[in-house]
Amino acid sequence: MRKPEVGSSATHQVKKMKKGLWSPEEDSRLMQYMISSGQGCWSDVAKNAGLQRCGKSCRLRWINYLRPDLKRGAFSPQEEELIIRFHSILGNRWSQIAARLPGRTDNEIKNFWNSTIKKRLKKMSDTSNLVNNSSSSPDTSDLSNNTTSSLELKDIIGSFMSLQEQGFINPSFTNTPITNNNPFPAPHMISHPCIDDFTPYVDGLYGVNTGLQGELYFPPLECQEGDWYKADINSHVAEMKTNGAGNVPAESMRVEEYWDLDQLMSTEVPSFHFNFKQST
DNA sequence: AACGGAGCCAACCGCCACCTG
DNA sequence: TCAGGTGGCGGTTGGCTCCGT
Repeated sequence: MRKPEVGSSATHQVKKMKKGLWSPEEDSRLMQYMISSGQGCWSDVAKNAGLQRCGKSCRLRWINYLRPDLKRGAFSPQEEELIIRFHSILGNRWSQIAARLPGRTDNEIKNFWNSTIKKRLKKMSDTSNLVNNSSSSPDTSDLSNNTTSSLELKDIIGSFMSLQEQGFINPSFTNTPITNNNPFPAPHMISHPCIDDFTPYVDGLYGVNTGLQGELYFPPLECQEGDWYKADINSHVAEMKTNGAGNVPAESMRVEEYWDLDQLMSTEVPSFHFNFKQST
């Protein structure tokens, strides 16, 4: 525990910390301090740089805005595709996604996802509703800017509904139950509490295996980048069925087959080409 | 020109894990 | 062992900007 500062008191601690947007002067102070002194305890950084900010605020400002290695500007199509792929595997683990996108921050990626990509997924959902109301093929041209022609919505819908029937979709991930009128959660929303262990379907396609047959899994988070991973779904699914989804710790996984995350990410797959297996 | 809605994004909030005295 | 400080993270919010009417 850090010792309380000499002369500190309740009244001192209540001393008003500034909130809100950072002024150019504050940025300059923080930047200069970080360059000259480097990162230490953030509350000390705030104090020593003469900022009326809490340490947390300084840390956030530095990480998200002032850091010299930050990449500015819009996301490239390549970055965009990577984000989508990583998110399908990692879910909302923004910091882990950011760690794989040099120069990008978790906040940036989170904002990008919540504004741009979520909007697309909603469009996809709307499109799928159209599919259910007519037999004509949907226009999926907006799903991705390069490869979207092979989306098989009916298969996806069927698979999602099948998943739901089996209890493998956590209602907390979908605002409403999956029905013919609302059949289409985003792929990552299938992520019931076992999302860590669900993996994209990588043998040339991209999606989620809803057959739950045991061959597909995502490596545990504690694995290091470049490691080989392995896991087996069978025992896990059996446990899920016994205990109910949500009660199975990830540690219950049995290891059987390895995946390489980097290889997985670099796999040449057509974006948004889903090929779901039907449950048996 | 004024207004309102939508979208974007910087920053805050609350929680949690870890550390240290 | 415990209490309190700190850092890290994901979710959320509020304000600014843009755009259509």
